Amino acid sequence: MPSGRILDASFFDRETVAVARDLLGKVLVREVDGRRLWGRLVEVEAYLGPDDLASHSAGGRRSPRNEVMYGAAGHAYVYFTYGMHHCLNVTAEVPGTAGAVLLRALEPLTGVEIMRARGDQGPEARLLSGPGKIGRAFGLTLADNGRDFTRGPLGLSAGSPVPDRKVARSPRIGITRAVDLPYRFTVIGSTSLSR
DNA sequence: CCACCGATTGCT
DNA sequence: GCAATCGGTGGT
Repeated sequence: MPSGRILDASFFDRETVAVARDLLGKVLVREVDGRRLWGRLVEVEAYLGPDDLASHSAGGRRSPRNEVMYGAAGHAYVYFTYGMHHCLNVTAEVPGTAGAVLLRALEPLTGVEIMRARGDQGPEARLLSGPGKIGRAFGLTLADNGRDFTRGPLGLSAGSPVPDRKVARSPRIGITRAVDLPYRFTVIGSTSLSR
């Protein structure tokens, strides 16, 4: 059983890349139908503001879809893509400054049967091995967009810290612009990484 | 209004 | 390698 209190706003109210690094090892908590879904973060990517051409807020773009990126830190930015996937981010930085961390992969901890009920019958370690798969297994929808991670049905708890020697930093994947920026963080050796 | 495309996934 | 599937985005 993972332990640790739910992280408070001060954890997220920092530079996005630092928040991304420190999110590794944290536990994503999801309450659905009164049941708990837990997963340990093993892969994340930072998406910054105007100068990050791969970000939804590149060039200072602002729209109903990405509005949450400009709001308070520690909130959910959920977007719908490829006509079928809901991807989950955690916002960072102070209000007015865009920044978000894409949650790309987790190791399932609790609620595996419920995750499987969404249709994926693959190996347990692969149930949350990609941003689209997290959305499906956790039942995320646009109704979750804007949710506060410090209270309510979505949260992040302390889990266990991941030492630097177990963290790899590399370019982000699945993007076509700014492909060289090293904003992807993974837990070395995890069998639940994406792709 | 229209056409193109994507922070993906799973199958050939 | 490529189809699935549809809202966002930018140009006409």
